[in-house]
Amino acid sequence: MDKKPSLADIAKALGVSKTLVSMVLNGKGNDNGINEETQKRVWAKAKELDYKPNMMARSLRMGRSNTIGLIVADISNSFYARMCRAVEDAASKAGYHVLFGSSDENAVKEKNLIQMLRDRQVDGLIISTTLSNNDDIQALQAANFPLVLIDRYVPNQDTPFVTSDNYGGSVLVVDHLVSQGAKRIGQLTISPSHLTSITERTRGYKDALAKNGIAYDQDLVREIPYDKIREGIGKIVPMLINPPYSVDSLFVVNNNLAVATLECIKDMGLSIPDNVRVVCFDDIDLFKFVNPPVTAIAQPIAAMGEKAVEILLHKIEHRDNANMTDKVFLETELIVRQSCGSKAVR
Amino acid sequence: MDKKPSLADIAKALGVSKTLVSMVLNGKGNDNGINEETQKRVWAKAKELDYKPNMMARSLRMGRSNTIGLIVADISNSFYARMCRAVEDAASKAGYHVLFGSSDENAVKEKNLIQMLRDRQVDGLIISTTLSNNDDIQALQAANFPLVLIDRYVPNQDTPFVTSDNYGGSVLVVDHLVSQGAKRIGQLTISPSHLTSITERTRGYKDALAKNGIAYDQDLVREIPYDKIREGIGKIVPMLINPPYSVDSLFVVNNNLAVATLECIKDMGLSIPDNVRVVCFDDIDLFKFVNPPVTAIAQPIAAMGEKAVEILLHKIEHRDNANMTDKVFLETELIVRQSCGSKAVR
DNA sequence: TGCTTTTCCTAAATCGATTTAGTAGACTTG
DNA sequence: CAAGTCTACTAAATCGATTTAGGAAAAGCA
Repeated sequence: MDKKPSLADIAKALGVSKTLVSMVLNGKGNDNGINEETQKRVWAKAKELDYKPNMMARSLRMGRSNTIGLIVADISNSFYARMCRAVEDAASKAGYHVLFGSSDENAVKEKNLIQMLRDRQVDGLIISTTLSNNDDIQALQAANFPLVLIDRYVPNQDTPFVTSDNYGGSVLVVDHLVSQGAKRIGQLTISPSHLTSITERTRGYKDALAKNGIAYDQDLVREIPYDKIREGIGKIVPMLINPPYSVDSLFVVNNNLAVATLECIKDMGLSIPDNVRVVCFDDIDLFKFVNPPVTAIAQPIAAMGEKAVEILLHKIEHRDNANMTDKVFLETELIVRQSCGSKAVR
Repeated sequence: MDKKPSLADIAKALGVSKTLVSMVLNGKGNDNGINEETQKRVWAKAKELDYKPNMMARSLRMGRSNTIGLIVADISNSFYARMCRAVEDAASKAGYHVLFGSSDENAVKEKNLIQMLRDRQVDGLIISTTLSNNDDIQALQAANFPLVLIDRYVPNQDTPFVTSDNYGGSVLVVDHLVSQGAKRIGQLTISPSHLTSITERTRGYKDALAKNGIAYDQDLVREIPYDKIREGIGKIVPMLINPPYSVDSLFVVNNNLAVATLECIKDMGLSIPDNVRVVCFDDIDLFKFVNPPVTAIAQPIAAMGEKAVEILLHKIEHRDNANMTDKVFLETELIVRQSCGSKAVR
């Protein structure tokens, strides 16, 4: 691979200084009173040599890389994939690129990713934190490193974040379930369960139950480990559906869990919603075609990504965010299909 | 944000040279006969100051960034999201990070992404090329820039690639359809249609038709534009299903198209497979739960990602790939469910 | 003519690492 | 004891840009 031309090459070829070339190519030619004629020669030579600035050098000198880091649990999960796309689009509109990593909800992996991305001089970080490593987040904050949490936040800590209104969405779910005749509503949550995206869904579920005059029963809420979804669901779902628990509805808190739940119910030879109602927090295109179509909460994923980038770039570029709302909850929407017995089709 | 400590800071604090510190921290202390005692002091001080090397500086000096670029059509598409994850895992195992971009099958965007990623000094590129910009690919090749194509390749050009056996998979599809009684098989393809991932599926379809003694009918093959899937499908599917075309089966070449097709058939009030059989090239988890479960070709996505990274890293690190197979076709698998009338359940 | 402005441009420092070439001093050795 | 050999280290160049501080020549002005 031939070496790429540098500023110095252009300068030498033209018999001028690197300074001049740099100024011209950065559009500061006029500000610095460089002769129009000379400017043209520089541009021409740059084109001729197909000059492309070395971003490493530029970043080193300028102390910024125009790159942001994005850490999510798993990029292959549709929810994060869509989020990723939204972040990419918003970032690229502003001239930023994105370096990403999947943490698998593993605190150690997340810690390493944060470290590696910082080492690579990303200008800021958007993290869907697994949060066991609270101190790392705090350290970033303390160092005044541009950071925005997405999907989940750290309670009682002043870190900017953008999430769905998980609480409100959950209330929507329970209200709907009750309106369809549900009496015993089980909830399938996921560990790590300390994530606010989960705790708020649990809290919403609990409050909405009370609001609807249904007693909260700890036994009907079960937590499935993130890395053992299939096994976990295979054990828990039959247990909840059969006596003595006999739930008539299942509020499933995320899409991975929902897929496994559908599978399990199918294996049990039961039918939805006759034997058990199902709602999923987070909507997926294909839910429309499942038998029966799955009622779900649609999250404003694109908006989340955009907003997170907006806040982050503001922090990066102004090094402060005094007059900016940086704790954002976005509304969700209940998409009623038929898995709760409704006649609505969508 | 406080400035991060540099090599020079450690050196100064210890009263030694930067050279020494650099050597020690890179594990070359013993090779260069640095006193054990001194080495310990360096490590201690590095830990004390929480020193992290500046990758920009290192990359600038070393001429490599330990970053690879990944360009796909759309990271939010499950197929690419899964591919992305595979690439990430394989890369990170080797100490590389991934910068990515979505091209939306748009040649100009792809061109820009290639440019930007190269500017950022990625060490190599994995591209799911849209290929209208053949010359850019060729330019990379000519410059001996480490490059591996994924999912699709450029025919008659010596660029390394890793793809599914699209031809073989398509034969599997048609054979299965015929075995289920299909007589008139339509194919829904997508533009840009010059992508080998598509042309080979078309070729496989055609050849398999001949093999099964069915006449090829140009009219039964329709191309839907990438950016107008819903509208395109909405028009084409009814047209193909109704007379005079009256297809009894639809071979849909990708997952986005399949989702739209399912929707359209549902809207028409028809049932699968009674009114029309459907097979999709590329399998998705949820196809299991669709009504009826969708028969599909499963692609070895993880293996594709891994293999592509393996070839790329070999090129990057050895600057040659003389004795390496760098044109790889990976086997696909037909997952028989019920959308073609089979009784098999999976 | 002599002094001030403009106009147009440059040398050198800098960012933070790696690497090449070399050196001071202690220790061997014939 | 002079020469060679180790041991343990360092100065300075380098990667490729940006930026600071400044300078020579031409033009303007009195």
